[in-house]
Amino acid sequence: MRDPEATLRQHDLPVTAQRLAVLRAVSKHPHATADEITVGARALLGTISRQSVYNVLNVLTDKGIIRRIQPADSAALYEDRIGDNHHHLVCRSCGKTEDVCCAVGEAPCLHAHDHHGFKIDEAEVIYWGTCPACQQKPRN
Amino acid sequence: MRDPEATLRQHDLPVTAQRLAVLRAVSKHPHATADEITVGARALLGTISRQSVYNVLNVLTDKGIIRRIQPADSAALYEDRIGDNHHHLVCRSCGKTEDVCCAVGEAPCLHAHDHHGFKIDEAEVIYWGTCPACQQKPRN
DNA sequence: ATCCTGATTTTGACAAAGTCCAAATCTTGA
DNA sequence: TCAAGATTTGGACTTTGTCAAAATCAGGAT
Repeated sequence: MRDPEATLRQHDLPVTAQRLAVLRAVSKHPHATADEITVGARALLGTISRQSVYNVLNVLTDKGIIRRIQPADSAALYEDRIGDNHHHLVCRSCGKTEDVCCAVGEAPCLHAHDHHGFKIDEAEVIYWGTCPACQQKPRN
Repeated sequence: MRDPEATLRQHDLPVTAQRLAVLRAVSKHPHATADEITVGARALLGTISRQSVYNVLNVLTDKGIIRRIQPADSAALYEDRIGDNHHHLVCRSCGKTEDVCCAVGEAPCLHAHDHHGFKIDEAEVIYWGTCPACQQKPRN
């Protein structure tokens, strides 16, 4: 994120210390949970309430400034990187999450036909698998 | 589901009234939450504990008899229809969920390259949008 | 048909993630 | 600098799901 303060102003959001801290924490820790972001924001700000972190994350997500992804069996994760149509690779065993570029550029399967009368605005793809570290661990 | 009892036996699972009821409830209500399935199972069985519904859903999911999908902002949904590589279309506004066949048959983007050393076993696609009914409602 | 053993079910407590609400505080524009 | 409206805070609460121990049941052996 280039300039968090400018970003907030561009979206008509009052600039507060809490918003700046959360925004910087998200930038710094991609794929972090709300709890992890709280820790990151406190490191920058000293103190911030749990509720404020949620408030800010919700506002930023609504405005499209950050993106929320929500893999099964995990709390929501937030990331900075938006608008480039990338997807995610999640380890079933430990939850480790990586970015993946869409395998086929324009991504034909991401433009679903207008099924069932829905107006589609996004296609979310999650690849499930096992990360290198977990492949070596004994199976439970 | 053709024959719930046979299905259980095929997977070496003891046949219990609870399992049959949950399996039938899932069949009858595609994309239902655990709570909705509990209601459905009770309609068939009279009484079943909340925990048993979770136990059964977990066992059936582990065995691959049913599939769990977990859209953001919603409890997990369960469905009967497996093994045909279909995906889901979810309304952001009301949560209504529909099946969609994969837009491009073999689905090139579903076979991600072996990124980051992960061993990929499934690609999950969720199309987000607005359902016909919600398109007509006034925006909040 | 009955019994034994291990699996399943039940109950109730508990945990994680997030929301709701009202009071206090802060930002912004005038 | 001030007022008005937005944001932040703290605490209670909700939802979704898991854990653990005791009670019960299913299925194979007798």
